[in-house]
Amino acid sequence: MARSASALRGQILESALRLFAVHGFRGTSLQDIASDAGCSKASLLYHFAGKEKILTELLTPARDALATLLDRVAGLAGGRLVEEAVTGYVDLALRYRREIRLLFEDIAEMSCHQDLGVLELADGLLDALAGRSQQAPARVAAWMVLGAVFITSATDDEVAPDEVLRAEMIRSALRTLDHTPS
Amino acid sequence: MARSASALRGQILESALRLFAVHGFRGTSLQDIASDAGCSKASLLYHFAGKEKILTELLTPARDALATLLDRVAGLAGGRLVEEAVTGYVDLALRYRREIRLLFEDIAEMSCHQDLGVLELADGLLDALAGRSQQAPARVAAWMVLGAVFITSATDDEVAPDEVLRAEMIRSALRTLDHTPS
DNA sequence: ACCATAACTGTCCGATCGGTCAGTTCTGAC
DNA sequence: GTCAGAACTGACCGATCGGACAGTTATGGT
Repeated sequence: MARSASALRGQILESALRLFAVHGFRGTSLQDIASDAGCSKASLLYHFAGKEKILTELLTPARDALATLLDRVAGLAGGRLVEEAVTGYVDLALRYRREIRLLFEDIAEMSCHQDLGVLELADGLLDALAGRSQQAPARVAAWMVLGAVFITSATDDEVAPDEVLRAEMIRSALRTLDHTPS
Repeated sequence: MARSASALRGQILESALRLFAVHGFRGTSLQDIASDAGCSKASLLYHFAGKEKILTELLTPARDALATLLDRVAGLAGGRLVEEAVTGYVDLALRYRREIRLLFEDIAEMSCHQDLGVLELADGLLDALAGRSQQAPARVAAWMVLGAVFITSATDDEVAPDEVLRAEMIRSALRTLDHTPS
């Protein structure tokens, strides 16, 4: 049944990306990918030296795109630097959305499989951060604050002392939400 | 050696939280926790119905704190709502830093174990977003943009059409960075 | 037609892990 | 001291998973 090499390889990568994005990397077995791609598990390991290599190949384009972006802004400074970095990063993140999603699915599955709905709570927080607005700009900004605080909190403490970190996070978040102090 | 029930239970939770935060939930086995807590794996499962239950118990305080926060801001509106939601969320995130970190460690380990250094690239992006500044406010804001775009990109597409999402993400990010258009 | 090689597969293996269970040790009430 | 029950443990089990390997099938060049 031997298809041309590139065909099955591509199919495997496609299946892997989709399954990883749904069940996470650890939540997807080689057999899952093989079944989805319509080949045997052994065939997977003929094309890829191991499960990790599949992930590597999947993430490499995004990695390279990021490297390219950094090269492009290397010579810039000031306002231009920030603008280019931001737009470049946003475009890159949207382009490689599925790749990013696969990185998160593991933790999403973990948070949700809990007995207690964290999802509704997150929705509630989102509503509050958006000031109960249903408009897209407010919703997007609320999502961004949600993620920003979440990730920044997970950061190593070396970025700033706790008190500074707290104050700056609040100020940054309020700016993100376009909030004018009352 | 039977210590009092609460003592070992607490020790187990403490060990689990620390190990989860370092190696992730899936990256930590019951035996790892048991060894760290100084008891047998069977003893773990005497105190907790399963591995998931340990995680649940670890995350429950943070979940409850979030629920309390949402209750507190339920009656608010406008500027007060946003301010209270933001400060409350930031305080909560910092208080439960280790719990948040454990959710991330799985993906951190996944991204870094790659053959190719994503870490240096992230550092480079961070520098660019901070406008090459080493000041704490700029660094914190850069971290927040990094996380904000990352998470928002992983969001379901239902929040906004792609073009709107892109435009709002860029505008929000620039606000976060306190960037005045040139 | 032939054959070297790439493509592919069924089967087996070792390791790991979460969880069970029967049995042992400790503790506190009487 | 005794005894009931909580606390704890060693040994074992079934399932899963990533990977190895020998063998089979398809392909393309001559």
